[in-house]
Amino acid sequence: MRERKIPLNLNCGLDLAGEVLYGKWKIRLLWFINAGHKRPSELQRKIPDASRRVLNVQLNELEAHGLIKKKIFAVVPPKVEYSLTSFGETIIPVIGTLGKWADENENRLRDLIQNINIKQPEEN
Amino acid sequence: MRERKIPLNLNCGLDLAGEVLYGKWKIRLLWFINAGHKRPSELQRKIPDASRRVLNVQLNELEAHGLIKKKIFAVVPPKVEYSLTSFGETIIPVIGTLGKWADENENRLRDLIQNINIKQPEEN
DNA sequence: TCGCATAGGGATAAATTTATCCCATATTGT
DNA sequence: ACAATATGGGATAAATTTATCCCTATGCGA
Repeated sequence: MRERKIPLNLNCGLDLAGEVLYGKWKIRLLWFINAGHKRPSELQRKIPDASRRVLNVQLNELEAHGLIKKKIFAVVPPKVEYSLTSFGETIIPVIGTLGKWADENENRLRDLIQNINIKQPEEN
Repeated sequence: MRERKIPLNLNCGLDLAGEVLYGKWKIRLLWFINAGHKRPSELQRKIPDASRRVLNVQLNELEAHGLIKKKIFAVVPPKVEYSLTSFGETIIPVIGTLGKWADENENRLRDLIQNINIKQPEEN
């Protein structure tokens, strides 16, 4: 990884959580791996908006952070399977909670995000 | 806000959640506001690693996304108080879950993050 | 023999996010 | 007079993250 010019802030727990979960696709990757989509090509199909490259990068980071592990099969064409480590499994309920919140508020969120700069939301 | 060149991905709930929660300090801001630290200067003292500027920017975004509201008192020196909207309150348990996870795994996380590129963690 | 599937990663450009610096307001205390 | 307090935001630089492009490898099927 690149030499970091600005040191990470790792003061409180939330900093640490941020460090392993930030990344445009990481949460989704964990979620899908947990749901049984183990191969890179499957994940790519599940997340078509991400390029192959970024998924690799983020999978590598998740692996380096000990949330997922990688099994390489010595076959051709190549076959790789990711799975959660036992540590990685502990984060799944957290993601579940977040997803549940997002789903329950999907319409509202979509509205707020889309209408920024068009109108101020009523306070409440 | 700046014109965005690459459109946001807002397919699933998690994308939406990401859109309002991403930002280096947003989660902490929500947490502290909920804990009763309402004034910008208080928040700044609570999060000394962030510059005043960024906190303002992120507070503005949280407000635009309808998670917090701002009350300005017409006094000098200026006084401002933020508080959660009722919608903002609904995200607090989610942050709580994340924080709890992070605290429970603090040592492990700290270890993993610090030792990247020094050794590969044992699988498990 | 070409094309496809599968996986991985270097190099570099572009986009986005953060950081830094600076200025403004108006009152109270030194 | 001058510093400090409190809040806010413009302008611009720097850092970081994503996106793009391209190249590698090896069998299988058309």
